Amino acid sequence: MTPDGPDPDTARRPASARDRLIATAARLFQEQGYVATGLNEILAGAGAPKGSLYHYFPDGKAGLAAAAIDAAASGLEASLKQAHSTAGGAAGMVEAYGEMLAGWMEASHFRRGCPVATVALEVTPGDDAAAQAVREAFARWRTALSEAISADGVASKRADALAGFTLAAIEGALILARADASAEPVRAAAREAAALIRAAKPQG
Amino acid sequence: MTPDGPDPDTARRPASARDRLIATAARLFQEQGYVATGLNEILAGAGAPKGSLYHYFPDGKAGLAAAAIDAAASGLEASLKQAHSTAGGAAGMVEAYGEMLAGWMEASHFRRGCPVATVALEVTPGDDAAAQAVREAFARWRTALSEAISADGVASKRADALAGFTLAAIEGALILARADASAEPVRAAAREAAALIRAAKPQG
Amino acid sequence: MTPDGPDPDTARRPASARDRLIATAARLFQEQGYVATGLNEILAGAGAPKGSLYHYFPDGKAGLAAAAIDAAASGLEASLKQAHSTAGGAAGMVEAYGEMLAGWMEASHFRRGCPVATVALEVTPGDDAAAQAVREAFARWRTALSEAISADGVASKRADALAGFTLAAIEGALILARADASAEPVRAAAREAAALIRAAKPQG
Amino acid sequence: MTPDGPDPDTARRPASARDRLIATAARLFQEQGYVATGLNEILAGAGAPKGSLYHYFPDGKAGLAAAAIDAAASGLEASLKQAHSTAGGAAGMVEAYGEMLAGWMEASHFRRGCPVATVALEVTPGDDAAAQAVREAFARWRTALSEAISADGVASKRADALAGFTLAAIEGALILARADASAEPVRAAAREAAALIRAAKPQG
DNA sequence: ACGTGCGGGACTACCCGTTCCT
DNA sequence: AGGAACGGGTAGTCCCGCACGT
Repeated sequence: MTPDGPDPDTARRPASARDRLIATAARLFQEQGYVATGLNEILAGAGAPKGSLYHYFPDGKAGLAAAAIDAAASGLEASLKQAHSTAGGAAGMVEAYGEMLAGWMEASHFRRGCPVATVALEVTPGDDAAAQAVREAFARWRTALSEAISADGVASKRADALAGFTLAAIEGALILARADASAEPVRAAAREAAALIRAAKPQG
Repeated sequence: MTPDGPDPDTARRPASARDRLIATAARLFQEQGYVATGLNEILAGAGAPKGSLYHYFPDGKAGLAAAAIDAAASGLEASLKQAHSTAGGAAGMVEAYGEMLAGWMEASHFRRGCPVATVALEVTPGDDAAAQAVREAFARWRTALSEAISADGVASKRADALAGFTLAAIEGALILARADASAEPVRAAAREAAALIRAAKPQG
Repeated sequence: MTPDGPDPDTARRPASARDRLIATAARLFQEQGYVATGLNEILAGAGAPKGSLYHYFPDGKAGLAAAAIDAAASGLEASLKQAHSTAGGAAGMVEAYGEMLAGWMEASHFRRGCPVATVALEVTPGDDAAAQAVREAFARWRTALSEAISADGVASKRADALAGFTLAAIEGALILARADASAEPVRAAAREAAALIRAAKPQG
Repeated sequence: MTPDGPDPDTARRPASARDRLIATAARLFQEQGYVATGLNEILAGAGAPKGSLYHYFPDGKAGLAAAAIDAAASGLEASLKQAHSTAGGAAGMVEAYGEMLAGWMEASHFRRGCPVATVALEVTPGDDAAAQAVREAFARWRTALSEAISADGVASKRADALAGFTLAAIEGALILARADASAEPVRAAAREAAALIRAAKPQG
């Protein structure tokens, strides 16, 4: 939802051209959306020549977007799992995660939201690699959330419903946060979702 | 979130050129996003010449988008209030509303989401009329939800928090629904939010 | 070449809408050229409604340009004749005139050149009212110069040649002055032309 | 002032796309002016694809104009120097040059004037690459004229003044020639300027 | 006579994502 | 991997009617 990794503009050289392209694309998609981000802009930001793009991503912009989304999904999934082990439970994980996202939004002055949501809204569903990557990203997050909630003892069906709801609430909150230039919706959404998860946990 | 009104392509003539432009823009923004929707496409869909657009919307695309968002916000706000009076309570209202949105998504084969969310993600916050319209649309919906929940006897502070959370969950669910080509996330989000509202209502 | 009259922006109201349109058009043509000056810009500068333009100038932009050129030609011709009577001879007149033009260019920070020259270069010769007005403006100036030189006792054929040469030199100097942001070419051209006229005058 | 080279429409293929763009732009600027000449028109005239323009001239129209002006300035400077060596003196050079320009104007039916003068009048001084190219073109011509006059034995200060005056007279004459559809002003201006140069030459 | 709202397209400079050839 | 070339697209603005109220 708000992955960063090392800023590709500051620490540019170490990573490969391919990785720099992915990181730059993800960042620009967050800030401006998928369609509004030009290939030239990505190329310039990554310091890569034009031919490289079609060498690494023969499917062009959609292929690069798919890779960027995959990378973002992996990063966020890892953050989620780390938050789980740190917090020791699904509810705490969601709270920690919301706090992290809220901090990221504030750090970017509410310019960087979820790189997946933008692509999701700007691409006609089902048509290309990017749309598929969007589906997979959401599915991975939902699964990760669901497993964490299940691990708390919640029945798997209920856990999955709560996971979907939590994901929706956070994604929606990121949009509201961007529009209002305030991280409050994200923190509030995480808090409410966490409360719901706690309430679903079998007592004792 | 998913407003329709009469399809501007089938019943074109009755409405004024201005209204046709707004309706067509809202529809195309829902389907393709803000940036991906070209002015020429809107013009063609509305059957209007280019001169009309800049006559009615001197600020160009941003002005048209602001008007489209305002119209969508008004439409949805009205639907919300109607659902409130029909359902007789905030929780029922949210459920009815979610059902309505879910139906709209299915009817459009999951192509039309919320016209406000796309603009929200594709426009740099604060830069133009469209961004402001986005803020206002979200604020109006949140207020309408909040007032309905308050009317159920929930303390206004808690009602406002629930309104924001409900709004976030529904917006997020619309994104997931679009990505997965399934209305289930929308129905589930409305159900969960309604349950939360019911739980917040003072007993007796 | 660099006519002004009262600035149409400062003393706007007294003149009629027609006169304000002419004055504004002349000024903008000087600064930006004929094609680059939009009708809307002229209308806005003159504070006139759109319908007025086609009421007063049924031929549209070309008709307005013709009127603006006529007005400028008249103004400059009058300045020339006044300079003649003040200076008491053709050479002195040219010098005084050059000094006036140089002062105007400096006052406008070298943005306002000859409103006729721009139209002359931007309009296909012979096609419309504006082109004709350009011819007439140059003819009037040449005649005025020629008569003044004749009055000094120079044979009319030689006077006419000197008039044409003087006109060319001043018009060219205005272009160089604009390009170099310096009034020196205008002063130099007037000086050289005046010397030539003095040399042509029969001694005694 | 009236450069030609091979007509880009008749002998199109040999030159590179970049050169064809420059030649076509210069020709169209001469005929219609800078602003009135559209990029599409240049592209069509040069037989170049649209993308090429911004490939060769990243600064767009202004960059192309600057290149066209540079090329025209070089061509004219070369013509001037050739006329100098042929005529054997500055005065003869100016006469030969004027005759050449007059012939060019007649050949083009008085449609093609100086490509530099149009840009000079239509561009706000100092704002972009084109304005700078205009300044340089005038400076190069003035220098070439000045050096030729100096070579005749005229003191350098006087030579420079005469060069500027000659340049102004010829530029102005090209405007008058275009407006009146007559090459006479050009021939007359060259004759008068040449006479002035001869008179400045030290006797013996 | 004079002004206005509304429309009507063509055109502008500019930039896009992509592909071909080296 | 690289960079030149490609052509269709962008938002925006142009100058100009036509029909309607003064």
